[in-house]
Amino acid sequence: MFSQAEENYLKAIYHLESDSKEGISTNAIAKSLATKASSVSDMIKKLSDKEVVLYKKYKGVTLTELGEKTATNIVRKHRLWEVFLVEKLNFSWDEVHDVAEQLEHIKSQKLINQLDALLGFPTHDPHGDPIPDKDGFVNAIDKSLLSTLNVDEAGVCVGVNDSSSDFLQFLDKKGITLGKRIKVTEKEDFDDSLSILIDDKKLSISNKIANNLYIKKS
Amino acid sequence: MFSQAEENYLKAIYHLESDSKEGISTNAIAKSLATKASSVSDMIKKLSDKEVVLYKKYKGVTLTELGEKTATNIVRKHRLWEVFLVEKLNFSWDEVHDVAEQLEHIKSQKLINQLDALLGFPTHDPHGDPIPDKDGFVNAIDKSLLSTLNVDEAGVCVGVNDSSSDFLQFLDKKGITLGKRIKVTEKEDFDDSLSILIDDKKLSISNKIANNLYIKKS
DNA sequence: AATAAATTTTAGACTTGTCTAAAAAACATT
DNA sequence: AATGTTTTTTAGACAAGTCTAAAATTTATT
Repeated sequence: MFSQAEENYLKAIYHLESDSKEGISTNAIAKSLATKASSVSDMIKKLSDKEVVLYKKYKGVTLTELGEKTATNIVRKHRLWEVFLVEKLNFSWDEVHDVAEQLEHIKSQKLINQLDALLGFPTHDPHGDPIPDKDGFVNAIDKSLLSTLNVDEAGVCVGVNDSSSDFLQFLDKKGITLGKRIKVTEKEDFDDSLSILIDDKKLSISNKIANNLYIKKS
Repeated sequence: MFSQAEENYLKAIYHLESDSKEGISTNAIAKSLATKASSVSDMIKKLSDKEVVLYKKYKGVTLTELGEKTATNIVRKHRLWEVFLVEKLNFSWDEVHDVAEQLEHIKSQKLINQLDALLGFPTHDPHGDPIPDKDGFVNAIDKSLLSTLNVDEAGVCVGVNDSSSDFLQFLDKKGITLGKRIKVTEKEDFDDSLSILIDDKKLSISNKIANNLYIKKS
């Protein structure tokens, strides 16, 4: 059994691994958990003793199979709870993260299986992120950052790279939601901003936005 | 904001107060939380500093208005979650306690209000205990322990005094559920056991059972 | 009222998880 | 290869919450 702190470390390492595929540095974990490198060093030793991470001093850390299974299970719980909050409790997609962050630590296998069923076995959370199945299998869809599309390419908005409520509220304000079709009409070289077509309306999108919006090309 | 440990103490004191109406002793709290009296002493000092309990050394403890409001809110959350588990996730009434014990500490006012709405603003949890409203008001119904009924008196089963899964499973096995009509047909003097009529079937009920089953007389 | 018994509090220690400051190792640069 | 910079680890401290053992207080009993 893992404490909430341990679970948060495992989840952080899991997310960092999916970006980098290298050993994860102490500093990277510290930054992602808003804590200090010294705290991370301490915790990593404990996780290593519990055989959920592989660790050589100064050499970074990787999840073991057990660690990855544990981490995907936490991610599964987080994302199922997010779906629950949006679908059943009328939360908006920018309100769910902090509550799901708490709910993901509730320990009950039956609870999560029944919740899954209640929600109709969803495959993606409200931000478009895939929900791992019971065995930890993640069905990743083929998606590209909006910033990688060329002029005249188009696709459907399928996810976000930044789940902060600021970003999500910004998207709401612009009328950008998952499922919407987006076409790139112009690209500015000097600031990498885009002109896009959405709902037959023309929008100007900064590079920062385009770097945080996932599109399934069509 | 209160820690989980603090919340558990407040809840324990709240439940003990509803039984005794006297200042609650350190020992009683320790017993109900399965901890040691010395730990209780320490925690009570902290709760007293936070002005949720009144405390004079060696004189026991009582909740302040703020303390009681905080405690009823935790009880409200606990009982709403129990209803959710039974009504939406197909838990049985003997499975909900431990999970609700975790869920009651989730911090989100919106979550609990929306959950209340999803469940149709229930007034009682699966064990027949009343659910405090948003303002902490508890609508207690008029109920009596089965053991206090006289021969030929009857009523409807409306609650249990013991929510342990052992007891609840025993009731299931005997076909005793909330809403069932029970009539006392005999009382044995030497062991205080009862003969009752339920679903037109005759059952023998020990005093221990009769002391943990609430009836609304009719 | 004095003594015994039970309860409650204090003192000191331990665990978990965090921090700061300093030391050690790795990396980068000339 | 030597030096400086960054990263990582260690050492020591702290807060929350718990424990055991001992001291203080209250309650019960003679």
